Amino acid sequence: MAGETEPVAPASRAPANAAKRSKARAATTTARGKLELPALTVTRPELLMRGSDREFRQLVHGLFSFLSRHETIRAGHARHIGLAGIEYTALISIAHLAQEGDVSVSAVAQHLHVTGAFITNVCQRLGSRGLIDKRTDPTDRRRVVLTVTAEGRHRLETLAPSQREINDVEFGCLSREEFASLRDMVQRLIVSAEQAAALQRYLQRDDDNAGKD
Amino acid sequence: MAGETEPVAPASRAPANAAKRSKARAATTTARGKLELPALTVTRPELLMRGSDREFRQLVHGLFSFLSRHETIRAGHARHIGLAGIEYTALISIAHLAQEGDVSVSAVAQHLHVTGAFITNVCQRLGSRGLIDKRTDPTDRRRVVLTVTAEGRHRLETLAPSQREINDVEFGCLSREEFASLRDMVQRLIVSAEQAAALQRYLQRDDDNAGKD
DNA sequence: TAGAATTACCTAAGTCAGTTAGCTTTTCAA
DNA sequence: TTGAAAAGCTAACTGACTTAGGTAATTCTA
Repeated sequence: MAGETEPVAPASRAPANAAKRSKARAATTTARGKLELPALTVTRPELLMRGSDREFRQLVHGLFSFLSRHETIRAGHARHIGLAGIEYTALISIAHLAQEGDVSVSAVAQHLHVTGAFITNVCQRLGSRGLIDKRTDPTDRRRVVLTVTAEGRHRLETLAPSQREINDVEFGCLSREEFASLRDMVQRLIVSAEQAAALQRYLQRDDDNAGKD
Repeated sequence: MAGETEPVAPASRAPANAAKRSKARAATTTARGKLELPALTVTRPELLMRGSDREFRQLVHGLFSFLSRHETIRAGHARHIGLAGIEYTALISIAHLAQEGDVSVSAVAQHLHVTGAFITNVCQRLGSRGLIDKRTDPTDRRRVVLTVTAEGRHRLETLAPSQREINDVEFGCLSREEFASLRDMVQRLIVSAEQAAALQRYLQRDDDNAGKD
């Protein structure tokens, strides 16, 4: 993260204080002499500050930065018990889903938002290492019931102490109230992201049709 | 997302209300007759509710869910202007970084937390499509200065209207106050995740040394 | 001021996470 | 009872990266 402290663009998005910028600015001035600022990426007034979407973009980018760091940590947890990132994620997902009933390949796939084919593959790797067992569900012989073996549980237990220590640091900056508020926001964001994706599919269908004319 | 409504495990993590669970439970009972609940993944009291880390795991998983949906949307934006996800991200990053001075390959790499080699590759694709220009920095001839071409800007402008509409929906559930609070939390989480990653490296170095004995 | 170290970028090869397409078996519903 | 749908598997593929190693330019240091 570059320590971004330069002044924010004015609401008019005019070239006003361009001369005040600390570094030499690349030639992004058009023939009309107007500074070419990228278009706004959002319009809701709640998400704009002084007419700029800078803070909004910072948030979106920040979410990515955090998640990329989190991914790194997760890969470290996985490596600690000799697994690839997704193998560890699948294993712990099976362990947790098992608390709510029999776990099928498709249940894990839905939980992690990936295709069943991919989970089939990951489960084969986990199975061949003896970390999970697969048996046909007697009540529906299409299904498979996934269970974590003693060895699988042992690996997760081996990991738990350092995982706790690291999680405590990673989320150590949150107060109880912030934790509650963040959970709430994230749950709502999932819903609105789903709606946004639906809108996108709708808009792109229009594009496709236009292309056919 | 399975609508998870089952009761939370008691603080003691004892088998207390196992019989009340709605579905048949897989055999995760040990020889000692004790229910094998997965170990806690966090210990800070701020992050535990009634002794359970359920809400914490829900938060972490929710962050992933949201980001995976966001990624899908981003890929849709990219496709809309004929680019792969990362190409679009790199292009818009260059456009935004250009507001603060000359943009180099390594600056983009740092910004996106990927290797320079990878950005070199992406920039070649963007360059061959005429969306960015690359020229040697006259003040440091090792460096390359990346600029978005008129065609590149045009593509981003083409995208902007639907992007705004979709972003407005995706983040439509946030009030101004929540937006501010979320930004603040995310910025702090990035710092604490960095610390957690450092702790992990430290702990794993111990592991490695132990392995050598 | 001549190496030595460092920085910026590039190339090539490979890994990992995931998808799509198409198949078999089983179940369910008309 | 038959046809559609669901569950899982296989194989081939793609996209997003990394690692390793190279060259050229710059900066540091004795």
